[in-house]
Amino acid sequence: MPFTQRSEETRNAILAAARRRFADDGYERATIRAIAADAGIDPSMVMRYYGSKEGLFAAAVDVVLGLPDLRGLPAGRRGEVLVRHFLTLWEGDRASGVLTVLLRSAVTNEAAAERMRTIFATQVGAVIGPAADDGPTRAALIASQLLGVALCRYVLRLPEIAALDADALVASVAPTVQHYLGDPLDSAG
Amino acid sequence: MPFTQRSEETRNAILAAARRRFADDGYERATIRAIAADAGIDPSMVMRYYGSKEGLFAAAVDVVLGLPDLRGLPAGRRGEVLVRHFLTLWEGDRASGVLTVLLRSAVTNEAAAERMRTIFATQVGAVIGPAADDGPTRAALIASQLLGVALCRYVLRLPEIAALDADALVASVAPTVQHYLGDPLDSAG
DNA sequence: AGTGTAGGCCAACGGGTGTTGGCAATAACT
DNA sequence: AGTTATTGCCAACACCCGTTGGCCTACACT
Repeated sequence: MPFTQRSEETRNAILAAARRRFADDGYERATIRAIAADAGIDPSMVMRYYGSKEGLFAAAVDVVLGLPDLRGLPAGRRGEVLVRHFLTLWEGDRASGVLTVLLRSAVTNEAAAERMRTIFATQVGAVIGPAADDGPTRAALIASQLLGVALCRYVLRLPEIAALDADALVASVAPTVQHYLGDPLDSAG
Repeated sequence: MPFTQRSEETRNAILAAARRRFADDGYERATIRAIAADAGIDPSMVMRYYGSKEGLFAAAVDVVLGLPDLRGLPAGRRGEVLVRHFLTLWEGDRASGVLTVLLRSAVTNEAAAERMRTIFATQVGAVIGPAADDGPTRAALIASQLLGVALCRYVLRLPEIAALDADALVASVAPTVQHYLGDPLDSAG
């Protein structure tokens, strides 16, 4: 029952194929049969190692964002650092596809949505700073802008957003995040 | 073949049920059988009136945003007006569900994504103003923020965003849109 | 070298899907 | 009133899904 090292290669192949399929097709259209075919093994192997399609999904999106600690930075540059880190994360995600999996699936699958909520509640909320009582609201506003960028750039592929190079996108979006980080929330920034 | 008024009630019931199902479950999990059951008719009627599941979907999301003309407004208030209109649109959408349908499906369905792209290219792009050559980029940045809000508030239901009342949300997001509308794109607004 | 256990495949089950053709009833038109 | 065409339902087709159990194979351990 506790799987040995002998099958590790197979299990990793399943995970990699699952991430690609989930990312490309979303939870519902990604089939275990197709994932197994990509991994070059039998569909029943997926069941043996991950129990069910949901179990496979949970294993495929087991991830941490690894957000930077903003407290050491000059206040004026935190927005830029946060946006750049977020974009770098997504650019690097093209190989594994974990983040795309999460966002795509969270839209149709309630379990994935719950996972995304807790990720942002814990990780983003913690980085923003536990100080002010409107911290959670600020974190959520930042999430709305960053997720909106990810949605338009990596999922919907809106040409104008997808075509921008990372530097220009950081320069455009950083002031917004900077505003959500510190300015009074109803000011005309 | 050209359907008469006699079946109009049925066709409308199908459309209403389809919008709810597509909005709640997304394109893939929404089944014609369930939609037909909600509408109180036989699944084959859906095929007769809309040809296929894709045809039904196309009919269900046939919509225009009806965005306001910003040119007559004082420059400083355009962001607020745009955000408020967008939010009002989504709040009113709870009944029909067209916008939720579109966003939810665009994430997993390529045809829906294309439809969303053209909607924003034509309608939002036109409102922003055909003047500057970076107009499309500005429109796309606005789309990223507004779609991000819709995603977090109406689809993912991030508590901090979903709990805000409309006025507070407008006050928080309007400066961002205002910035994308007019300020130099790399300024720390 | 013999034995147990994990790896892997095959075949199948039960259920749900979009879609189709035919048949009864009912409304509309001449 | 008689004919026609539209409405609606029923039953079925063909396909694909997630999942299961049984059967060889080959490694690992004593």
